[in-house]
Amino acid sequence: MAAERRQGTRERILAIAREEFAQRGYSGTTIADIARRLGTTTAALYYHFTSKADILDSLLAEPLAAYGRLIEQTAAASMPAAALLAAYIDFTAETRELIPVIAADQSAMRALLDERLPRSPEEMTAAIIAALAGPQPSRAATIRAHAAFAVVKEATLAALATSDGRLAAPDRDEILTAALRALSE
Amino acid sequence: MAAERRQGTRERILAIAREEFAQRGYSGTTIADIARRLGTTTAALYYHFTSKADILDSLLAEPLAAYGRLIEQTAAASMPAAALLAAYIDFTAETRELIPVIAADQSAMRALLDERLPRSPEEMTAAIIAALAGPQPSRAATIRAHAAFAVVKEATLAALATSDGRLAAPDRDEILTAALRALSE
DNA sequence: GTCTATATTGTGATAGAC
DNA sequence: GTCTATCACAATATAGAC
Repeated sequence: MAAERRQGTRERILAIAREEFAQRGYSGTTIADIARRLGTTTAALYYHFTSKADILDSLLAEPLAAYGRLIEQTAAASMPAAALLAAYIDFTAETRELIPVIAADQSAMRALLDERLPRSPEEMTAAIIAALAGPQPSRAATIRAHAAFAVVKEATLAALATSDGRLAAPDRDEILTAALRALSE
Repeated sequence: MAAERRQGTRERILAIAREEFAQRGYSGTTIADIARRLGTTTAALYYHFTSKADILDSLLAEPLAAYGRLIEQTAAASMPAAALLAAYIDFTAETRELIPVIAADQSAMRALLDERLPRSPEEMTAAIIAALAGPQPSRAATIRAHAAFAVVKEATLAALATSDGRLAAPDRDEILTAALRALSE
């Protein structure tokens, strides 16, 4: 509480917004909700941010750019599947607090994703699947690629939900092993 | 088009709403959007449904009840993991058109889920994980259970996205095999 | 069953004082 | 930096004619 008050107001707004957006969704959260938890009025928010969308953008711009870089890197170098999956586990763990913001209100994110990602979310997922499935993949290999990607995304979040916020090394190994098993023929 | 016009107006509204909700999210879709695609006015919709929430409820009530029954069944009988995972693949395939409605605007679904599910979504997921992880599961076994569940959810949707709408038997086998591999020690 | 017109409310955003 | 006051608009919903 004391620590929270020592932060700049801007940072406190972002922290509150992150929690509210994750719980109620971006559309379901009002500026008034954030202002009330901050202990001020809606007008005060507009001194720190130009709009509600600006708050969302401030939260997600950097992580989305990082996600974009990760994809470019994946597409360029031909990474082994294990390295690629490990990279996604680590990325998910690092951005764990922001993933629920996107998941809670996917459709409201559309505009932001179009602006902040180098390619459409669908194309980016397709790039990952292609990298995991290998050249000239069979239909079965493509399905296994989807399976492995699903594992790194969801099992990582599940492991983090019952931990102190850091991903323990044994958990990371277990997730990676499970993903590689799902990918194997 | 001719076939669409032969349906009752109520059914046409539901079909349009399903598409719009899946694309723009429940919050992001207005009654006016639906009315425009229907070729009428918003007032006309209120002859067929009592509210916007009533449209959502009419779409999802039955599938959510079915999901609830599936969980009860899972918790009661001690199903083998393979049977349980297969049941979830089939359930996902059967309700494929409605899953995007929920996914697009998760937080807006909260009220409906509370009303239409026997337990909270979190508890229901926990029941599935418990059934997959077995009695007195290690942390690793719990992670593998999450991994297997992620596979049946996401790989099934991925397979359906590139098919005629039905889940082909070889695809179903491939998904089940990948899930069981992710679950295996 | 569908229309026009309108009531009502919620919410993002701004003006201007302090 | 924050306040009071208020605007503008969009969206759900209703009344009553046809």
